[in-house]
Amino acid sequence: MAANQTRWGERPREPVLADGHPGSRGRSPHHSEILLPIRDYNLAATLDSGQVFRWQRVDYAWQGVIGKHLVQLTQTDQGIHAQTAAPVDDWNFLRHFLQTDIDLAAILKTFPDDEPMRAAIASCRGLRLLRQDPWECLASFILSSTKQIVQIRQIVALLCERFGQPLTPSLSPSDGERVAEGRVRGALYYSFPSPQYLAAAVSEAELRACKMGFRAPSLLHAARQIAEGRLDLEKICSMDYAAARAELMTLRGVGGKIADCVLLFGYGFDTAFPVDVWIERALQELYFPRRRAREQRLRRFAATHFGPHAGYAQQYLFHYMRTKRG
DNA sequence: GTCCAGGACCTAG
DNA sequence: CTAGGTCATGGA
Repeated sequence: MAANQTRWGERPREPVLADGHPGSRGRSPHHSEILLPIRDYNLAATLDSGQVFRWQRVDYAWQGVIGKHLVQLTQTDQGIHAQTAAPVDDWNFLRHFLQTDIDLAAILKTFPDDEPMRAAIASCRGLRLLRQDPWECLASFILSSTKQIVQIRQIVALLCERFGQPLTPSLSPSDGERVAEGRVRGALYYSFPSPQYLAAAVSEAELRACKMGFRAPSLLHAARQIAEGRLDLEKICSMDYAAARAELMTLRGVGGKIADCVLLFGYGFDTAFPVDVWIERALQELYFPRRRAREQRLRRFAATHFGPHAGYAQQYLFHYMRTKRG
């Protein structure tokens, strides 16, 4: 029956664990799963919208790492189905990451009722903002400057592969074989390396070998500032937006745009409005089509026009610009 | 080969 | 304040 089609156009399917065995055959008793019954959530667009850089689509599912958890997510018409390779007794880490408790409809109502926003919303219904680990978010976006998203993924994958902790002990035996065969690629099976480890055990040359170029010293500097306690990422959440932004911008290689990404994706400062080349182009083309607007003009317009959840609106504009016309 | 990428930073005007 | 150059690297 036609009920087999989800509203996002993905075929519902028996979730498959990372070892590739469908159903219960070979399923370890250590595996855990849960169904989050949420409807207006576009999982594919959300995981592929340039917020996070190491989630991979595997058939109709998405595999990624949240902290130490290796997670597989599948969207069905029932909601989001999650499976982990290791036992889980508290799923709040997942609800927190996916932000399943926020009221998306209420946020959309605060967006300006103009033609560009209507088009952006229509182009990606159910797009969400995730809530990432602040350090992973900060490090990832330090590596993001003047890089295409596909390349950011490559760099982050190399970083995790070489300096993260392998999560394979919690996987089934067949995954060990896949690792040995080199079929498991990317950072999928590694934790994100901590600032303490990077500061203590990794050189700038080793980071440059991850193809991050001139961003290497910035990443190392950030790791050291945090490891030495000169910058406290946990203190950021108790600061107001301006202070938090200024604090992050004390780091080398972290300007307004990257700071806003971290505040928005890692802390939930919804007024943060990252302006990259895509957003600058969007504002210019959609809101100032005739005359050329200066950077400062665009920034002030954005700060007043998009409301209390401007960062959320920004993500819709970003995804809209990136996906329209090829 | 050329242009550009979820930029930041420095210098000149 | 704005404009331009520089920093690596690789996709399109």
